[in-house]
Amino acid sequence: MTEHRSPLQLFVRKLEQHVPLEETDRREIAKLPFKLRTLEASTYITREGDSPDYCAVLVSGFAYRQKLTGQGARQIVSLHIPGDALDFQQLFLNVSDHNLQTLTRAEVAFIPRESLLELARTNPRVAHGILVWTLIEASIFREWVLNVGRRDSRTRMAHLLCEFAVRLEAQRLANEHQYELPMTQEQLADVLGLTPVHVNRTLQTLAAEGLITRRRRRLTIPDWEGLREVGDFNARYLHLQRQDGARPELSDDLNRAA
Amino acid sequence: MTEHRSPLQLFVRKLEQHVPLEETDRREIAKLPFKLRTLEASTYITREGDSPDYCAVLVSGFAYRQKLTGQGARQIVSLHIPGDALDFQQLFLNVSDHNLQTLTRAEVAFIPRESLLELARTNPRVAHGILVWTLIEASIFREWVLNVGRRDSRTRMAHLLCEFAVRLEAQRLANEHQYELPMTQEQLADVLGLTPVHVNRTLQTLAAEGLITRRRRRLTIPDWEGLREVGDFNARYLHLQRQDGARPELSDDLNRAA
DNA sequence: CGTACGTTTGATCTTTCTCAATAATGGTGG
DNA sequence: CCACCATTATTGAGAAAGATCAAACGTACG
Repeated sequence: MTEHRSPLQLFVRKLEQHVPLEETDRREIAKLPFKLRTLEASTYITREGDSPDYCAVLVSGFAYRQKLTGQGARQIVSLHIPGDALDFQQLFLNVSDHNLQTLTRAEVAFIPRESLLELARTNPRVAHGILVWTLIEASIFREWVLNVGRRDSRTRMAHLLCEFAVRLEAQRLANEHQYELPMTQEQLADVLGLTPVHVNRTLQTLAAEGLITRRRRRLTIPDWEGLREVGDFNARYLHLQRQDGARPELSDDLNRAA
Repeated sequence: MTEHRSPLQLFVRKLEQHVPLEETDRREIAKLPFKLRTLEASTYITREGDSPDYCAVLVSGFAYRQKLTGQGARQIVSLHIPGDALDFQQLFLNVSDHNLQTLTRAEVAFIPRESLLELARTNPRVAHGILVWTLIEASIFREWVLNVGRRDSRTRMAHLLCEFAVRLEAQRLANEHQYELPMTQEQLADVLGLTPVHVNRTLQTLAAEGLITRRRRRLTIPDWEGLREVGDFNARYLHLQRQDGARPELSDDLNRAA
């Protein structure tokens, strides 16, 4: 069980959640060279315009991707939890189109670009995993466009809190709908396209409605069904069921129900 | 030059814009079986929850992806022009997370899922092309999150008009910053997360500033530089330069400048 | 030539932003 | 352990962007 102590363990687990891997695949991934670094909160990992030569995998802590408008407004376009690959993008595109930054102090495994590319070239299941992962990320972006474009602040916030809970729980990093929200209200505002002031008021509203409880950054969701409803949240877009090579044509209605 | 008459010609051209293909690749793609259908405007190609067995490629006309909130508000999450593959998503994910709909009357080539999967399995350059395509789409989604989350209506609209112009011109479907905008103001509103009324007023503002000219749906951009500026538009996120296997380390600054 | 759909306009309302001040909180050096 | 500082959270009041509602106007098309 050596690889269970590997910093890439969570990464493998997440990959496996999406596509079936074999023991040899796990071993090959575990054998990838990498450098483990501990980064302080708010450290840039990649900047827009960079062409880094590594693929970063988040081992512990949190990170986000962020873009700035010409006027300096910031939008956080994705949030990342331990086990997430942060840089598949840079494996195949020449120039980064966004900034990648740690949210909290974080451990990041930097895998040399060429090593991972080589593995993807020789191991079709790993390549498949990367593609599926990318497709799921794209699906999350679509939901965020919807969230920011068409939901009011209360719904938008509730939706985000639900998404974060489900993603953490899928990675077994939280349970009982309770977790540490690793960001300031200003960062929350940049995720949701709101102002910090309004985020504060929106959180108070949700708390007053009994949908969430806050103590410092600790968030509890005493009424999951209620928050889910208010947040118009349906986890389908997270594609949490494993994407097997052969799709379960026979259980289509099962999928539909989920 | 038989394949130049193939309905998939634009598709191949776009794929080639992103990754290098060889003559054999082009031939293999041209040999893919498909059914060509002409669909009326507003026809659903795929619905959320579906698991279709084909991959749709847009041959002519326009299409979009759309999601609905529980309250019935609609958000268009992407726009598609001739040559775009609409369904790489469904090749690898079990269940669709959004609706795919024609915008105008359109010709769509339906390629059987298994045929394309098989080609991707046996031809690494095609597989690579699919991955790069998916990554670029993800980049566009990120820009849309920024656009909807952090730009005001005027900027947002100008940005969209610029993006559409550049994408059409990259596919040689328009030039001289002039094109037919294939959608109603209500649909534009659903793209931008605004109301139709406000879209109308925003278009009038841009026209009054001399940044665009409208005659019916025909859009002309007499002051490209001005519109680009107002729209805070930088085409980097479209990743239009070809993504060659080996990245041009030596011309990094060229890329930076672009 | 009438009907349906899309566009335009005006008036009013609401959500969210802005600005500004105050209050917690956490970390740091003494 | 305490005082101080920087950051973050909270509150209030007023402003603004964009939404809503409702009507009128165009245009295409059968």
